[in-house]
Amino acid sequence: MAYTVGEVARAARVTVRTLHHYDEIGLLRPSGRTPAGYRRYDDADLDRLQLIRYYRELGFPLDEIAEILDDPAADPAAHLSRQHELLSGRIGKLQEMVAAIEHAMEARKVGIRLTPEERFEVFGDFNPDEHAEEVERRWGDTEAYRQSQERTSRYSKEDWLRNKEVNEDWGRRFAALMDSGAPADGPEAMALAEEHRQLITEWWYDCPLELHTGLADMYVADPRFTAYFETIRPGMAAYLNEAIHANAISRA
Amino acid sequence: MAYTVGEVARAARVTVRTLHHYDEIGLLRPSGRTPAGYRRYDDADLDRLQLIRYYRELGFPLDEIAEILDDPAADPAAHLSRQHELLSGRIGKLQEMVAAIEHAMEARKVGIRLTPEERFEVFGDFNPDEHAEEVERRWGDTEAYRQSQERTSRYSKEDWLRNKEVNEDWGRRFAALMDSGAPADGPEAMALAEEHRQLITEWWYDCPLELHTGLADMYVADPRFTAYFETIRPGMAAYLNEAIHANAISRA
DNA sequence: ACTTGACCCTCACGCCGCGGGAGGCGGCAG
DNA sequence: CTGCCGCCTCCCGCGGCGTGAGGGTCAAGT
Repeated sequence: MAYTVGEVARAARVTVRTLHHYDEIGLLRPSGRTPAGYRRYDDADLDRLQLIRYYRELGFPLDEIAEILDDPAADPAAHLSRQHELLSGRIGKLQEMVAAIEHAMEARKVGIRLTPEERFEVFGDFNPDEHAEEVERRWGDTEAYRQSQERTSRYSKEDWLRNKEVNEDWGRRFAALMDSGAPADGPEAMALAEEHRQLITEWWYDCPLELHTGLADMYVADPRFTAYFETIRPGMAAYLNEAIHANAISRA
Repeated sequence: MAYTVGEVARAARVTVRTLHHYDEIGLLRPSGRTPAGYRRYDDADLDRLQLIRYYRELGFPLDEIAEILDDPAADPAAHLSRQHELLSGRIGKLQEMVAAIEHAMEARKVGIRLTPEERFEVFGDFNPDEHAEEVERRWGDTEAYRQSQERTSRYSKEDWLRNKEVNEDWGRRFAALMDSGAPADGPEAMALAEEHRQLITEWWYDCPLELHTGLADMYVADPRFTAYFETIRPGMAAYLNEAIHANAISRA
């Protein structure tokens, strides 16, 4: 039996355009043409189309479908499990987005407008949920981490807001210093570096000079920290790194 | 403070091309240009960019972001909840795909190759999970539905395979009849229509003539049923409908 | 003053999976 | 012979950029 595009399209619940497309890319060529150039599909074509639609339902891209169907060495099981992972990953990302939206809606209800920093920290490369595991891997067995966990767990919403505010204030003054052209190892820069150390000690954990220089190195070594400071002011990560080192040397 | 594209790109962790794109579509125009034509971004531009990236993380398309940011009457809360629904819908679809993949992998393990019919019924418009609710809404309080439920619940895998086989056999003979050019109200068509009714009675539920004609009408009225028959043979739904009616009249 | 190399600019095509339309021919019924 | 439907082949459009090509600009080093 031979069928026209329209018949095939109705049967498989796809559009004629889709069949044209499959023909164009060589995924499903009709087995023949009439003298007038009309596409003629036979039963084998229909079978193949059904397989194609099946894999499409499973989310496979067309080129992979072609591979699965045409390459006798291709292992459908391997493709399936790869596709399974891929889809699971997509679901995970979407679920994070949904969680973030819920967070944003919740914040609006409570009446807090998210500050730029918060938006960045929550949804940017500083996503705390995603970050938390790694922080624990890297710092979980340190005293600083323990202290930080203990103190911050008792912080109220007001505490967090004050924290944010003093941080932003420091950030603004640091940025202004950079704009002024002052050297990173000058006295004003060192003073702000020292203030940064005190802020950490006050809000998070005891931060002696050597821990502070360790942090400073991480600010330039870890792109996620770098990016955080770069959004405050381009070049800030390197500038702050130098200021912290200068401050530590002068106080040693 | 003024920044170049490159600086802004590094700070916001996007590519220069992305900023060019935002400029092109008017989503984020730099506040100025140098005499040489270089883009110059200021702090307000950075703030806007951060908002843009924030909404992008939440999955908003660029034109909607523009709307949210530029239209003072736009309600971010409404956008958020709409977006929430949209993402939830996408998650649902992906989860269906994942379930289908798992089904397919399971079937491969057990060693059953899915037949075309099964692929179609499971993942096409005849998706049983999706379909089951509607079937129950429409037919749940009928005797036929009760019988069907009771009988099929006791079917073994072998029963199902035999069922599939006799159905396919009937389908092949019916398709061959159509190919032969026999009229839909001729004796052979009526005989196969009657056989169809007997098959239903044998495998599913008692199917008297009036119920059979009701089914026949549904085959042409409900596109999902129509599609099922159309994949066996284009035009089959209408042909079968006529044959069933002819058979019912002759036996009344 | 010149060169180098990093940066910037503007096109402009490519991706994926089709949707949709223009402009024109083929086939079949009345 | 006239409709009308269905078929054909282009070809643009979508979203959000990636990735060049082919060239100007800027600051630093020689």
